[in-house]
Amino acid sequence: MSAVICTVDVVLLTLLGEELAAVLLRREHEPFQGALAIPGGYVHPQDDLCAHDAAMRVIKNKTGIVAPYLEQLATFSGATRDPRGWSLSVAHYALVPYPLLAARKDAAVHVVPVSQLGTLPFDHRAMIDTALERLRNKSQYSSLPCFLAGDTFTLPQLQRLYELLLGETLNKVSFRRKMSEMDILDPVDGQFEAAGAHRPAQLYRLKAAVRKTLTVLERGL
Amino acid sequence: MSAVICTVDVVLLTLLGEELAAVLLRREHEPFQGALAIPGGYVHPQDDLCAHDAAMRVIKNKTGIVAPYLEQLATFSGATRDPRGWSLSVAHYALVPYPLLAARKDAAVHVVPVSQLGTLPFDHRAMIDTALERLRNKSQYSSLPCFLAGDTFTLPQLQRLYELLLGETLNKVSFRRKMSEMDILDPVDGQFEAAGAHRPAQLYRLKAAVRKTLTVLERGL
DNA sequence: TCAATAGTGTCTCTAAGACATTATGTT
DNA sequence: AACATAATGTCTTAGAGACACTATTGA
Repeated sequence: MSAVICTVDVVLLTLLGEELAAVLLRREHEPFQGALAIPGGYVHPQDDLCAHDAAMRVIKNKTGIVAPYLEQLATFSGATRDPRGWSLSVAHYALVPYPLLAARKDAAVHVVPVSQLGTLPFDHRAMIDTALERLRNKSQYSSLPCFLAGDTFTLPQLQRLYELLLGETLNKVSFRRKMSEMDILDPVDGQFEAAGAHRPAQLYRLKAAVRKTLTVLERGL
Repeated sequence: MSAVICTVDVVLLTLLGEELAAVLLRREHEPFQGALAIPGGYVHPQDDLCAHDAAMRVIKNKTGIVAPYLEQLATFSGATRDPRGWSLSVAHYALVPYPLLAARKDAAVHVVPVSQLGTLPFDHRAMIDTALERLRNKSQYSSLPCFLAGDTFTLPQLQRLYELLLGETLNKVSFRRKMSEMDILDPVDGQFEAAGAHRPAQLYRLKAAVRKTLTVLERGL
């Protein structure tokens, strides 16, 4: 019953261009001082009401943002994952639209495409892999990807986002049927252009009532 | 950064007759000495390789069995869940066929139908509720319920088990199509009777290759 | 007017469920 | 033989995907 090192870690994911990316920070302290790692820190029993609050605090302190979506992922523990001794980390994952991150981003914050992650300290790689698996799984039957989209977006953009996450192309008609079935989008008056010589797409935003909720489909996709 | 109380708890579920039941133990120590609670205990950094091992040890020590299915559920933490102070418990859930439990069961082990749970200490009720939700959810698209069935079982029995977990009746033809699709069952030579004046049902057992794995369906149910 | 993508109508095909029929045991 | 449930064949229906056609912009 000797002391256990209790920490939280956060896999902070965002959409960078056409790729999923994770937020990494350069570690200020040992172990692995100077290495890039995902945000994390000790649980502060005197400050944190629970591990979820600890994760929110870590995100806020290290990146300056309040993540629109934050969920517990899994707890990683063991004698060998941290050179300091037997440790336990409650891993979380958060989804953030990139503009939110860019607005607050200082030099210490690195946004690295998940396809280009180098070697990471601790079991951070396993945490990221688990987060990606969870995200991809939930993308099959929920509105989760919407938390990666910006404030407003078009249906073609949203479909490309789902396709990116699921790694397969989707049927346009079916995709729109499903979005309509979820009933989470409000059209925004005024159209969308930028894309050039073709019909502009309707802009949508998440309905206020579901801005903080996850909507789930009965039969997926 | 003061010390955090680190524990594991296990929601041990079994099928008691036609009902889901949880294993409760009478607590030997304070807090809540004498109350019925789910099995749990401190993480032992010197003995346990990780929290999963701690959960296996707790099950083994307190009930004498090795659970065929054990999975991490979620971590419950906070300042108020344990009167001793800020604590963190990695909750797991395990599925056990009742005969395995009955063979080892001593007087301290109580198997209580989930519909008849009284007030439980800590946040054990929330853990059980979370475990039930997870079990019901995974029953929609996986072979998870098979871990509650005995060594051998018939398809009508298995269907009744799925229906119990899902809380709805299932189409017999569809159910059998899905089981066949999962390709996890081996017929056992020799039939099944007991049920009386009608055609006996074929006995099945889980294929050896799948005895420790979870098989997942593409499109659920 | 052409090119390009958005948006929608409609047909096809697959899969789930309903129903019916056959199979096989006990009484 | 009667009955009860197992097991399976087959039809119906619902939903997903393919395809095509219309809409709307800039060049």
